[in-house]
Amino acid sequence: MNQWQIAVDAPITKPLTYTSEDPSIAVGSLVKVPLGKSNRKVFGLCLEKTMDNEERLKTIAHVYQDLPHIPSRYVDWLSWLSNYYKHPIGQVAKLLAPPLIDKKQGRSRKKSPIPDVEPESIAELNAEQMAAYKSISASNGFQCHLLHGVTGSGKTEVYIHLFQQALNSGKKGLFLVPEISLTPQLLSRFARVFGDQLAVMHSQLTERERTNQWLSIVEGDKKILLGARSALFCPIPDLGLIIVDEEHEASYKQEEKLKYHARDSAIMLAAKLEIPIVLGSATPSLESWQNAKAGKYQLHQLQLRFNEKSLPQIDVVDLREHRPAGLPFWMSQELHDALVQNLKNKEQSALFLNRRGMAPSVVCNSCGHTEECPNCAVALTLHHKHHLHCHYCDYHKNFNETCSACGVGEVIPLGLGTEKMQEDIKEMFPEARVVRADRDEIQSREDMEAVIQAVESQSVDILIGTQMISKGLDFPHLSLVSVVLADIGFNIQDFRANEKTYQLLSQVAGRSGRHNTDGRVIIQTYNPNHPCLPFVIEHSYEAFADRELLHRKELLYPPFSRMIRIRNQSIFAKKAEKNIMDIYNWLQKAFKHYQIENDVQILGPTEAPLFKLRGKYRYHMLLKVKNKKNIHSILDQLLANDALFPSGTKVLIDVDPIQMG
DNA sequence: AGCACGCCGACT
DNA sequence: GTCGGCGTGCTC
Repeated sequence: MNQWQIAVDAPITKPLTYTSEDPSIAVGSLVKVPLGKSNRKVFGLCLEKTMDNEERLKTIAHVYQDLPHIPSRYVDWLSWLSNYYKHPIGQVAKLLAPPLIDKKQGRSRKKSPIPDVEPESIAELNAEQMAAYKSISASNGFQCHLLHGVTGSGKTEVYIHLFQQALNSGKKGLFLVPEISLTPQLLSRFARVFGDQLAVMHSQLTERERTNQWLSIVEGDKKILLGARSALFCPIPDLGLIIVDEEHEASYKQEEKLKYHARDSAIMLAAKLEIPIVLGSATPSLESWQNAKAGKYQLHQLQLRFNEKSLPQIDVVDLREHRPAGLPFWMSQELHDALVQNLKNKEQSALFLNRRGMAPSVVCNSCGHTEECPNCAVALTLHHKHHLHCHYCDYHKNFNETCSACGVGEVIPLGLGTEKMQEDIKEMFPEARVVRADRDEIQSREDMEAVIQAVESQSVDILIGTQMISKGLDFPHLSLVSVVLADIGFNIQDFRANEKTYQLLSQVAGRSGRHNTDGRVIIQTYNPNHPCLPFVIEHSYEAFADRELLHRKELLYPPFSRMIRIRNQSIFAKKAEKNIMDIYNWLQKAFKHYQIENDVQILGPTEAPLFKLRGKYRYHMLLKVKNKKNIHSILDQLLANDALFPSGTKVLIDVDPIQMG
């Protein structure tokens, strides 16, 4: 009797055993199997054939004959993902299948998500790019490359040449980008170069479109897949090259379900496939930088801006010394003058503020009461003059100017958001054409496209925006960029705070003066002595990274240790608190038992930074792992211990966490 | 995640 | 007596 280990789509850690005499079944087959007392049919993936003669096994109900087998190296990789990130194997397996696996393959040729553009030949590389290209393309087998190139140095050109080389040798390519930088600009660039060999995968596609793209790269004639992190799960046959652009981006980490890091998982996949992988960034993650310094990754540098423009001039303005004379509190004389100048010269300016809305909080001027969300322990944000909104759940209510707590005081909006900034700007420069790009204004890819189009066609003078405008965008006439309140970024308080601040500031700065005009950047802050600023001003990533790595080493933070975050939540704070203590005590015993007390340090447990979110109370602890030995097996034992997972509380394990909230 | 089992309250 | 509430537990 043939037995198969099947990863089934259910929250089960281990595979289940089924039997089948179907000769077409092999490792990597996509199947349906009966599960539970009702024998409902669920998705499954064949992991391996086993020989033990178990009795009373159920039989595989269906084999998807029309779909190809998942390559066995992808099956190995999936087992690694499940074990490393502690996620049920069948639910990882499902990610490798096309989303509409049960729908008839009506490959509708309606409208392709790939734009129809004029073909374009590949641009020539400059000497620096050519050197990087040559040394990367010389590697064979698994090798991880770090391409460190300043903003505007033309990393994309190098990528394109590398993909072209992969195509020439009959291989396919995978290009991962952060969701936010999968802009229409990038997409049409790749469409022009690779024509009908290009497939695309991102979250804005419908399931039908994603299925079509999946089929076209997995069993069709497409050769290059451009996509956000989920594209990593397309089992591409003959994959010969993976490139991860903006590898430092936090959005490569999925924060729910399978909490994988797409960059790290891509490296593991490349290792299993024995192919090269390229990580690209102007501000590499310290993990990758350290690996390059240690010789684990090959480092390639692009230090010139492609069109030989110099990097923009960066000025820091101390807002504490700024006493507005008819200017809003957030606008310094320097910024004002620079904006006036730019308007006069008909050049474009961008104002960056990482906060949307009219005011981040509202406070009573009599009793000091702050309007808070009833579901989350956060202040409500004011939008549109009279709307209070929670940025963490969908709670909202009307803004009442009389305090609801004391009944007499007047409720005052406090602080600055993009909406208020736009209002102030309109008042100061009524003739200026202003556009705002934040999540309130930009709901879809089309909206973003419209903004880009407006800026490109120079029908905008001042662009105001959040994160959204901080990366990827390339506007020739943008010559002034301001980080209006850099302090908002300074307030992050996990060990990556400096890294994130440096990255954000230099990304934003990189938007300025990319083409014809000299760029200028004005960083406004109440903390001009912030340790990151000198490095940002000097554009000296390496000096910043080396200093920061020294700190990380002293305190044994990643990349000199691994972190594992254990978080739980319950509608009852007491329940969650007891549960996290139980887990803590259990872990301490386990570490003693395995004699690794000195290899793992437990930080906490404490209330999570967002103690109450969507009506649930949250606690967490951080394991700082100096030596990985035994840690995964201890986590497996923890997960198997039912007493630590009482009803009414939910426990989550996050391996290599990025977000600590 | 489903889905059944099971053990208490309000109905014919 | 039995219909159905949703807490608990298992899935080859």
